[in-house]
Amino acid sequence: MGSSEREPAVGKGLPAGVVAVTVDVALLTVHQHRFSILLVLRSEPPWRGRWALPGSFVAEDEDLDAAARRTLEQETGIERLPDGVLLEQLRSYGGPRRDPRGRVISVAYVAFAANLPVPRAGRRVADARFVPVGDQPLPLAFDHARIVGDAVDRARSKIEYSTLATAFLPEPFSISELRAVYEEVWGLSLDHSNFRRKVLGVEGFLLPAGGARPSRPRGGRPGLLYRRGPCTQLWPPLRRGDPDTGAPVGP
Amino acid sequence: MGSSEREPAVGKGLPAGVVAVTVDVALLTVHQHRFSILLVLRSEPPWRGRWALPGSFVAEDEDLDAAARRTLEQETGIERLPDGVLLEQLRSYGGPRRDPRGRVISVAYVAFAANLPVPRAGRRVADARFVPVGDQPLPLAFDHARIVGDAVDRARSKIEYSTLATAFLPEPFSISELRAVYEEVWGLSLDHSNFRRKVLGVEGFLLPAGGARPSRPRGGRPGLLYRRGPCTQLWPPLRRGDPDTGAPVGP
DNA sequence: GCAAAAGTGTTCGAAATACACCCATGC
DNA sequence: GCATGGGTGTATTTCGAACACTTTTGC
Repeated sequence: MGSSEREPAVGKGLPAGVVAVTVDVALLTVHQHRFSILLVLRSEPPWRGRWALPGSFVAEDEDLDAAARRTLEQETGIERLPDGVLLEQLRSYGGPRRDPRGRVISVAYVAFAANLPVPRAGRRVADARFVPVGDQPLPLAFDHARIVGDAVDRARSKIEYSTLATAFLPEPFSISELRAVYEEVWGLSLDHSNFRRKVLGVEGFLLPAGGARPSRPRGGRPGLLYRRGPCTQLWPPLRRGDPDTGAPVGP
Repeated sequence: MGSSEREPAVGKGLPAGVVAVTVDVALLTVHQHRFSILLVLRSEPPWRGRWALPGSFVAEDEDLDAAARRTLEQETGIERLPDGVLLEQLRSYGGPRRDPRGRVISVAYVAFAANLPVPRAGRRVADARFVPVGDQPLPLAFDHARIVGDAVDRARSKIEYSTLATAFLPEPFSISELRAVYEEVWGLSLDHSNFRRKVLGVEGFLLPAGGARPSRPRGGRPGLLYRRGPCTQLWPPLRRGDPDTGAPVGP
């Protein structure tokens, strides 16, 4: 809300409504062992036939968070977002020329999810799929490539100091599965022994869930299973870079 | 931005413009040795006579960052924002009832500044001043108390792992002055010896500027002076909490 | 000289890394 | 049995916190 108006006020004191507001959601997940993002194929102009983030205009009486949830449900055929899907605001994008239809400001969200149903086409969307983040990027509509980049940066950074990585796994999960998430998102390998010690050393991060499960069909001792604990921040953080060289850490 | 419209499109494909967008700026600084925020006294409704963050509606062809800069200049009598003032987006606030005039979404910014001129009243503003963050908070207009809280959290967190704290100091500065910034923002005391070793150990953080300056009128050895280096991220981060207890660290 | 603050050095314990080694499973 | 991965232990090293000591200033 403003404390001063630049343009003459109209109606109840608001300037003429020349700005539209959308939400765009970058849903990140680990799908078939690949760190991936949910994209939709636009079936209407502008940018018809291009891949884009799910997005829609904010309705008149709708909270921004609610708009983000609704967008995911409407455009991907996911009836109701499963519990455990984390949705947080990323940032807003408001360049005056970012949408050919006029002045459109987008409030972007990041979502972290596990175990989603295969997405299908929804409203105004011809197709929907998970696209691995590391693959040659598709040309995206609007400035969505930048939003995707910011979302991926956020995820890579946030799993360092928060328990976010568990959001990429269905419960219960083994420590190896959790380590595989870190390795896939960061693109490096971690020492299994030290990783285990670290995550178990953070109180309230992992709760024993009972039971065990082999991680590969071809042998190996089954790993004990855990579920998410109440802790949300990691201290000390997990590290993804060498202190001196900045190079990846790993065997 | 949107890939699907919820409401019928009008004009060039945009829904009816029921949403207004503002920027609000939380300018943080260390003023007279107090960690402070710039507030303005509203001279127009709504919330006339209340303290608030500087804010204004985004103009039709204006980038969000530019709107934030303009807002600071117009409402505080600061002709041109000095170089070295850092301005970054905080997040957006979009509750449907946060402004009595209608649907107004605010893109909030945080600014980090040093050595500003004393603010004065500007457009639609009766007064402007720096208010220490730690003081009994004034009742603020709109949801600005929440925005202030988020901005302060951002600052307290960001000086841990970035070189941001130097933005609160005019160049050149001594290491003690830098330490005083940390102590004031975090509200604790730090070991002068270890602090010095840490900040000098981060390559490219501090560049010798030559000369020295006593920090107090009543004696003490003058401290060598430095200016900001090219480094922006701190590794390892400076710590503000005890690893075990979460309690403040210090003598 | 004394007080105060900057700058330097040292000690001690915690923590991270890099391994080696054993255990449990599939085949 | 062998290969594969989970779980445990440990030596080495690095790092940080604490604190003693020296230096340079104002008074």
